Amino acid sequence: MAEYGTAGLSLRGIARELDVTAPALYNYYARLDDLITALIVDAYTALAEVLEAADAGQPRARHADRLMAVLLAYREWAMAHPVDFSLIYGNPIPGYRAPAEATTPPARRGFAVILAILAEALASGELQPQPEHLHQPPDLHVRLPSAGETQAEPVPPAVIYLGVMGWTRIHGMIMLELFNHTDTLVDNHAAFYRHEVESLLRSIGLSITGEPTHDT
Amino acid sequence: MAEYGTAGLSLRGIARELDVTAPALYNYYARLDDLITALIVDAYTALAEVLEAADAGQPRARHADRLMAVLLAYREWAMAHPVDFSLIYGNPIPGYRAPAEATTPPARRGFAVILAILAEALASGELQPQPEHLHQPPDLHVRLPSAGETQAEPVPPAVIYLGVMGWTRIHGMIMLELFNHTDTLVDNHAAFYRHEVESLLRSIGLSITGEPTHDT
DNA sequence: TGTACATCAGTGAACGCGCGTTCACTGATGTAC
DNA sequence: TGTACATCAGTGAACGCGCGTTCACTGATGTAC
Repeated sequence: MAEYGTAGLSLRGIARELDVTAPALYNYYARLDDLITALIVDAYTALAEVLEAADAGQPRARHADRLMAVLLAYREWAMAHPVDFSLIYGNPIPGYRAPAEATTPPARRGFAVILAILAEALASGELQPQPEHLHQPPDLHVRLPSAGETQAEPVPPAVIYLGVMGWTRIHGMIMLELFNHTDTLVDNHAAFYRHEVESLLRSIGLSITGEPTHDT
Repeated sequence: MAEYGTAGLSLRGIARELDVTAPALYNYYARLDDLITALIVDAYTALAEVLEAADAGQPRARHADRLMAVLLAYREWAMAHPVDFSLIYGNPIPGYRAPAEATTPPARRGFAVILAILAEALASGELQPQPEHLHQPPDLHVRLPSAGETQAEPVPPAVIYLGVMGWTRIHGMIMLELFNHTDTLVDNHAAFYRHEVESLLRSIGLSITGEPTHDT
């Protein structure tokens, strides 16, 4: 259930990819919207699992290496699965409205990997954000919604802020690369991305110690 | 020729918005692709003009204020024209392939505004990038293509690198806000954006002196 | 001032296509006795 | 082991719809004499 055209997303197109006729899909999903929701949930989940695996591949105490591995895996997943990534983070689909109760948990799961590492790094004292990162302007209010789910211990505001900051930074590079807006400006996107992520980690007091694990 | 649905882009839909029948459009564009190209060129041009106007509204010598005004205008244009912004920077349109010779010049025009300010700031000595920004890794090769057009004086590599870096940073925030991925994480997107841009400018040695011009 | 004609933006009907969705059906598989 | 029946994933035909595109046409406007 992986490869179909581009964002030319259609029930019949998906059925074609599965070597099945279109009505057969109605045995599994009552409406097209349900199918799309399932694809979105699958994509979020696949991405989150890749991030968790990247994190798990690094020693627990090396917070910078863990973050580096996770952020590199994020980009690589996006480049390897452009359709799924577009489905999640690209244009909204014209007639479709995502049911928040279905898509929010798997979406949050990937972000939680980043937050967990930041929280551990902060607790260990390795993470040393600049003063400007710690006292946010009073009207900023970056926060996690009180979704009360498995939010065992509360996440410190500085961690949430740094998580959102880091996420927005890498997201811009990935979106521009994915949709070919920087290919006349940047020769080696992987190197540029790694350079920027290193700069990001350094700016919050973390420094890489491990070997590069990915480079293409 | 502004508002039509979302990305449900269609010749008939556009004709409907213009209060005209679909075949009438064929008096102006031979194919749907030509219409799309025209819309893309218009969008790039409108964005570039907004950026140029924002720049022109600040004193020439205040490079930080000029950059701030331009980057705020960038976000505001995106939020005010989500369809046009998606058309330019969102998912590629399924059957459509943009002719580079038509879309590249207006696309580059907006980016040139940022580059020009950075170049002047560097020449004046106000811009003081960190050492890490000046000597890029040898495999990075951020550069402008030798498009020989009106590229009067060559742009220093540090300026190009800082331009791409800044662009990717603001782009991530805008895309995530525009497609509603951060609205449970960030309360005041305008304030968050401004805060991040200030942080970006500060990190390259520029500091704002002017009054805030936009705040919503 | 008045008639004849060219220009041309826009209309309305029609086409073939792929779409989402329905419906009666087929045919393989599993269970009951 | 053998027959009868229920289950159910998948099929094929059909529908109504909006799409891009074509084509002959209308009708207002402008120019020539």
